[in-house]
Amino acid sequence: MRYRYSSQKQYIMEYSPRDIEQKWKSIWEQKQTYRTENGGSRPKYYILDMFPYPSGAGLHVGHPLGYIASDIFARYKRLKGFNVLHPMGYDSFGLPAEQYAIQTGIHPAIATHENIDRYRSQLENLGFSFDWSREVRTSSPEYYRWTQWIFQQLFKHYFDKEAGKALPIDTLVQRLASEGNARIQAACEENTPLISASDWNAMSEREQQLFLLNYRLTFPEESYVNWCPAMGTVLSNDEVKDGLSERGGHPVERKLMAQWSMRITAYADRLIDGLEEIDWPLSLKEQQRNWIGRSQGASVKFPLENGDKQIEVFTTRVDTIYGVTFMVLAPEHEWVDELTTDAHREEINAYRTWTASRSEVERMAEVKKVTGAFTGAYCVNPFNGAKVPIYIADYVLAGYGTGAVMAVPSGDQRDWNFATHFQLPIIPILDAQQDMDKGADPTKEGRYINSGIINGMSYEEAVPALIQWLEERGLGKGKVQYRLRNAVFSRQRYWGEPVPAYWKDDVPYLVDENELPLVLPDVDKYLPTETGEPPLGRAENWKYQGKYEYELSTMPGWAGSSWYWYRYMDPHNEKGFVSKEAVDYWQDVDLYVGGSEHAVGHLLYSRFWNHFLYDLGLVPKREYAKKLINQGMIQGVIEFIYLIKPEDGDDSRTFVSADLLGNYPGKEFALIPVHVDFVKDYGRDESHLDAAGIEQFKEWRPDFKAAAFVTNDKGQLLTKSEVGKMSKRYFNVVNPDDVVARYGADCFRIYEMFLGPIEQAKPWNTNSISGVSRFLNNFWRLFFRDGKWLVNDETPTKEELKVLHTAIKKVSEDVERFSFNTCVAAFMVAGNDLNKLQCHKRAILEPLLVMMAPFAVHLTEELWEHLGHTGSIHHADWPELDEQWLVEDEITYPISVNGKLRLAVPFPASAQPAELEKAALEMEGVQRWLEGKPVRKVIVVPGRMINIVV
RNA sequence: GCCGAAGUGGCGGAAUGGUAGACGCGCACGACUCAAAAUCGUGUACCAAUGGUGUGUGGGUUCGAGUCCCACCUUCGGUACCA
Repeated sequence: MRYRYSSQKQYIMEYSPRDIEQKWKSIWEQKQTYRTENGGSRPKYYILDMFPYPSGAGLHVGHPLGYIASDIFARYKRLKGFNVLHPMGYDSFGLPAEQYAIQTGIHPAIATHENIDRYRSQLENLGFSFDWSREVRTSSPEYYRWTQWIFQQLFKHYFDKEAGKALPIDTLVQRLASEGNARIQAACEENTPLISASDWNAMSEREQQLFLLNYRLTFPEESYVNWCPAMGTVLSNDEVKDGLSERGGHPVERKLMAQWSMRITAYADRLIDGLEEIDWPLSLKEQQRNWIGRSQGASVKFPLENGDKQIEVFTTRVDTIYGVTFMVLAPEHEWVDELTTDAHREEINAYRTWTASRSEVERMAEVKKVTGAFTGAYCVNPFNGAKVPIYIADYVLAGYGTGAVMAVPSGDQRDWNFATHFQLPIIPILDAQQDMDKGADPTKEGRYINSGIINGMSYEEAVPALIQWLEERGLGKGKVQYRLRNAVFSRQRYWGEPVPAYWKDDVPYLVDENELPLVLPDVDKYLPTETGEPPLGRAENWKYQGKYEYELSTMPGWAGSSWYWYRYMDPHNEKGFVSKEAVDYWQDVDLYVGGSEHAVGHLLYSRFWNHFLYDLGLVPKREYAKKLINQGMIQGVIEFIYLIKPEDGDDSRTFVSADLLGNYPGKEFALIPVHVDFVKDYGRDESHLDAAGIEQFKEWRPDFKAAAFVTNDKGQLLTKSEVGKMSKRYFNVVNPDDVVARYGADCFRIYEMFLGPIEQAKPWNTNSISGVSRFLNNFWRLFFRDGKWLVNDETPTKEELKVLHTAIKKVSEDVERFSFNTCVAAFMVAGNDLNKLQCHKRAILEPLLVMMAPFAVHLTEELWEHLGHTGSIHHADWPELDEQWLVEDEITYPISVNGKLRLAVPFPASAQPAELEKAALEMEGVQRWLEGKPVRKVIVVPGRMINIVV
């Protein structure tokens, strides 16, 4: 490489990404080029990336996709004159560091610190414009102090339904003391007893505290949790997939444990309604709506035939109540024992034992199978006094509604299946119902029959009539039911935020606010204690004020990520989680970029916390992120080769090319993953190991050194290719550092954008990266050729200006709609055109350079310096579009006959439709197609096309 | 099953209802070279080829449909006995 030294500046004359990128990385750091201030006259713009968990594996090429997109947009907004906040940090509490600690004894803080350093250097390698002075780490005490503080606020508040928001628990205490809770409408536990003021006042301090737990927004309770014995921890519903843990795939069982819980259900309605306000992907909003699962219906009480108890059910189809022919309880329903008659006790107990023994996975697999048992008991339909037999069956879930359903076989397929199986009657209730013998008909059309007080009515008339009837008699009411459960907030783990509470007389109290953070204590081992308590139980002398037991569970992964965007606004504040000035200035996130896999986890919990903080007047917006875009996953290609499964005692190993498996009938094959680097044309049907690849494989897996390889007639061992996760175990992880070392960071950034639309998932390959690399080299050569500076100050031609302004228009529009792949194409077009025109004019190249600055961040900065600028190109102004250069003198009109394109003819741009029509009809090329038929109609769209109809 | 998204060359992908396949890869040919690589240039949807056919399939709306409407098929993502 050649340098020219002058006034201590280093000029680089040839496109050498490594030198250019090194140079500017250090200059930007030195000059704090990306430092952001709170305030100023420019409008604010906040661009947030979902922060990563710093895993030991480091970044792979999939991670930066969203970061590159957001960085481009951040830089674009800066050039457009915005004060942009674009920070990065780490979600640094989590299980992998703890597993590592269990294995090695190394404190998770140390391993986490190392991982963060690695992430940081990988991120810096990619030229991001993060303001690193604002970095946050959820595992640092300065940060989790405020996570704990927010937790305490949740404990100190309850949700008042009349006010529609969270209010201090003191307000509730005052009302309880003066009027009891009969008129208090608040989000609370289902079974909260009704008490009078005197009841309350007669309670002891301890009883009052226990009573208040029914209302607090976070509270400990005995509840069934997803317990994962292999991991020794509790998982939330969204961390469990098909009865297995999402991480690691370990079995999960239901277990009753004392757990902290978050009353997110209090915000269910607001979380649904808030979706209207935000510009998030439709599918993501839909997922949140489904997860919350709001259903409008009614609760109805069915009195028991014997005794004065009533079974309460929830139904969304109260209009079908005259079609009820039986009742089904969940096998776990608490009344089952009591209801069961002696004649049926054996059968019921057998059924319950059987259902309890079945794993979640088995249950899911056998959904179609009808099972159940009759209790021998009956209840009474309140509307017509009909005797209704009570069954138990595992298609009714204990966790939803009341754990009991009124079964209407004529309208509900599951009930129909059950009724058919147990030969129970099926009563049609609408005259529009059909084919009752083949299945249920859930229609709401028609008029009711066999239906007492609603006979002859329509659906719309029947529902209010029935609800009124129920309410008048105290037998039911209109009700809204949610699928959403309160969120379990405890983890029996070490590496998380300690819950800032202690226990006195089995009642939880908060650690004094001034004593926060409650720092994670050291322990000798990161395992549960001998008595089964969480690891924190091992901490020596760890007691509040030396005498009270601290809460020993820690917070879940989503705690720290539920408010972090505020910390970036004011990262070093010691008086609050964010100052009022900072949050008043930055307000909310304008653009949030991250993966759609967080749709019902992080993105729902964080909205919940934000609504709560809003209620307390601590933040200005109900919804914290105006717009959200999902970046698609970059997947890996997984390559396998086929190994014949050896017989017992057979030591030979034979691999067979995928196209030759048919030659081995009756043999079974094992799929052995191969390092993708050995595979030619990986990710395709023709992917294979050639002779060299087979050698590489043998060297890599010495245990197969003696194996035989049966190749096809081309000498290839064809592989099986799959698209899947990038993961160590598939040997397909591509580290961005390697790509950067070969092509440079600018090329890597542009290539990832060029792969396709940002939200689309795609497998990683480097097939066309050479095209991007070539483009950057060609672009450089518009400025330098063979070390010679070519840029001149000549006046540009009209044609050159048209090239420039076409690019300005296209890129400006496409960046705004996050279509970065077409921006890259537009740059390539401009580069190619200018190359053909041999244009090296400053007036053209300089604006183009500015537009490319968000993409090729280093290269453009270097050329900007060569152009004589002293400031950074990243503080320049986005070029203005001047439409006059886009006006054409001549327009080529496609001429169609009957919609079929026949020819394309240039006309002056000023030609009027009538002239065009006349000229077109006279053309020989057109006449040929008219074949003398009469012209019915001519459509002329000025500037677009001409269509002749005959 | 339900909800959502998407189906376009050999491949990644472009196209406010108006010339389908921009841009890139790959491929072919050519230049440079003793040769190869790299680089540069030209071409590249398909076919029985003055023409015809083409955006998952079948219909429809329109002068005109990849784009809008209806039905279906396939793929991907989410969810799953939610009463």
